[in-house]
Amino acid sequence: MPKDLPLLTAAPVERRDAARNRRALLDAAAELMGGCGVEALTMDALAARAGVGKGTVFRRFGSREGLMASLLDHREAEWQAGVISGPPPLGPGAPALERLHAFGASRLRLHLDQAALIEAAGRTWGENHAVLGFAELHVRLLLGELGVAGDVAYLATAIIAPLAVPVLRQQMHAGMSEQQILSGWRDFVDRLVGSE
Amino acid sequence: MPKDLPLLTAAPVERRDAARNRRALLDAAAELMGGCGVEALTMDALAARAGVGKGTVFRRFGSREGLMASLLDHREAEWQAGVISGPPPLGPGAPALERLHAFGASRLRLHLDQAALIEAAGRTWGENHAVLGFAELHVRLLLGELGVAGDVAYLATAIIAPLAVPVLRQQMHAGMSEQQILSGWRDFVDRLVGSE
DNA sequence: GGTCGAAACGGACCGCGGTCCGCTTCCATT
DNA sequence: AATGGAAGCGGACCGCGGTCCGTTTCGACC
Repeated sequence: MPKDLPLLTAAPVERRDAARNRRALLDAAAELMGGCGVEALTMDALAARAGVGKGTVFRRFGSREGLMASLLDHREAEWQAGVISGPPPLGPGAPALERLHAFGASRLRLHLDQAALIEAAGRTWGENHAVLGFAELHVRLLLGELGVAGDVAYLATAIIAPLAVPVLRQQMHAGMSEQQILSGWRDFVDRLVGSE
Repeated sequence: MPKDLPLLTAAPVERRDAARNRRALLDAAAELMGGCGVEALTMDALAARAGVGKGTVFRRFGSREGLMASLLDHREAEWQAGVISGPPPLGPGAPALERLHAFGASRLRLHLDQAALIEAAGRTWGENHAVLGFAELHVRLLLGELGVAGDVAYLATAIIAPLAVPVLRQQMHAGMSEQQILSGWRDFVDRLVGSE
């Protein structure tokens, strides 16, 4: 009998060399990005730095955008964990409106921090249901707790939309500070949920 | 004395061959795009089709994204004309709230029609102050007419944000129809301005 | 019409993202 | 330990966006 019953949920096991190369690639990516911006992260350079062939890089990540998405996944997972089980007010335990405010603040911060990476990831990032979908679901639930009536799904989308990177870049370009953006967003949300 | 006094507002005059090539390039672009999608619009193919060199294309438009932006400019100008001096309810003459609704409907339609082009234009499109800036200003003025208090500039941005192409694509992907999106947006806006 | 400077042209050239396919490495089984 | 086959690997190759610079064309002025 086999040692490991192949569970239905088990991901297809990764071969040793594959795992090693994955590690090497992510490390090399971090190094290259640390030196300069995302521009420095060339697929050829990455392959060379990690000591693997170019084909391996594309086998792993599918595309440059996919690689960027992988780099973003770590932070995103941390953030989601913070929402699900972290300390309030972002995590559970605070009143819904406070949690909503904390959501906006942390999401804004995340997007500003990772702006370059997010743009480099392009549609690979946003189209991942696990990303935008999670945030939208969270906001929907909070709106429900707040007793908001109407098309809650659309409202959730509309609440998240102005936190998108292109919008933020435009606002920063127009001279707004992170504080101004955040307070604008908070007023906007309050106005939306406060009209009961 | 010169026939044409060079007015201060006059753009630096375009040479004959330059104008001819510009025409040829825009026509060729339309032809190539008509056949297939935006993907078919290769800079090499465009140059060949228009019977000019590749360098000429880049001299004109700066980049592929710039070319896309140029293609969008025509429609955008028409739309802006419709807002400034077209028939109500989009143009002047209708109550502010109706104009706002009409704004959303026509803008939604425009974005859906031109989605592929807009995405291909990338940041060249959004960063043009004449585009997003105009729409935002318009919404700001309408909000002012409606007597909305608070950070009107931010609210204008937030009202426009969910009409961005990536958001729309996500919604269409989730099975929403144009009608559903529009009515969701209208409720959202009503809730925002109706809480006086 | 002739002349001259500037603007426009064109296509060879480069770097990068992405593909392809023959070769190597791993690991389950005997 | 031997072995079979599949998963993984690597780097030559391609197409496209973008640049560069010697050459051509325009048109203003004499």
